[in-house]
Amino acid sequence: MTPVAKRKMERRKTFNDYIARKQLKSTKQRDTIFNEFFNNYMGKHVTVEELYEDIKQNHPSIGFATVYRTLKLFKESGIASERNFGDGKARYEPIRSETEHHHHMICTECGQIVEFANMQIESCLHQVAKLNEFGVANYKLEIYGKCSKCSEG
Amino acid sequence: MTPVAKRKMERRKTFNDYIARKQLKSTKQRDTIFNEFFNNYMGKHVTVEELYEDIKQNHPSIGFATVYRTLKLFKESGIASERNFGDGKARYEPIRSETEHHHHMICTECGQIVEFANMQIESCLHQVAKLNEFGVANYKLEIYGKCSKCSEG
DNA sequence: TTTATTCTTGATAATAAATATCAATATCGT
DNA sequence: ACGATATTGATATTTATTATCAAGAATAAA
Repeated sequence: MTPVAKRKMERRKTFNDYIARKQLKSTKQRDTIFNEFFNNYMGKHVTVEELYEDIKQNHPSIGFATVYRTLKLFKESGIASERNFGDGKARYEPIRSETEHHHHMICTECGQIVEFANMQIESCLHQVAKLNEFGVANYKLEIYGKCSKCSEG
Repeated sequence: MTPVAKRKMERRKTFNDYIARKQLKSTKQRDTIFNEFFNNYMGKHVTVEELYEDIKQNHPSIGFATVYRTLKLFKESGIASERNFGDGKARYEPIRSETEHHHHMICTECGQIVEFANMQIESCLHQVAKLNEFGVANYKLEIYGKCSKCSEG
């Protein structure tokens, strides 16, 4: 099994557990959205609109609201993270692992998004939180600026 | 002159310069909003609604849209920063100095916001950007979790 | 399997934040 | 003071997201 497939399976289990714990139901629509999301958007940052348009191609009966609700569910269950890069639209990203955190550099010219991770920042951050007796649930670091291409001109 | 007053004067100059450079006009409304904002909201994170309601007390003729537009102008001119803590409303904060950056810990229980700054994070961050040939214009770090009070229960 | 309960879905309406419109007014250079 | 241009306030519009609700689907119980 490829690492990607394994990752997907792990998320699936987490999601199923969440469904069971909260006494929700597993449905065909949720399956469809799960597959589309984890097959095609790993490492991407998709808006609800985009995912909906994409899914509509092969599953025209799935409704807009369902995609909204399901992505929210993904977030709540911890298998996706919600991002907001300042254009007013929420973006969703499949998470890679329960522990890995990464951050984003957003080019304000072309919209390109570069991901990065940095251990030192992580540890500083937890240190600061500890100092303030603050229980960290989540965090996000975003750098806005110009990417190398857009800086040239 | 107090440090706070000095700070306000510096921002005023930056704003005036911006106004001049962009061939905009200085108006009574902008003066009013500037004063209200820098007198009462240093270190705070005010929504447009809140600021509007506040200003309406003494200046009932100032319109809602003007407050919106003016805060946007403050942001563009670099004397205020816009924040978004996930409740769907933009928040504005007077900046303290052109160079100082600080970050936020947001308690998801009570909404309390704790500010912090960390040199080490700053330098890591710039290092990462440099490595990616990314020209940093701005950045934000937000930690979500439970503050000490809300963790007790 | 049938029934009962509860959750989910899809279509659409509603909400809420932010922006656009526009006639009247204020500002500023000449 | 005049003329060009920007701003204002009221309101309408846009846009993302959430709520509503009847019909349908999934699970548990009988």
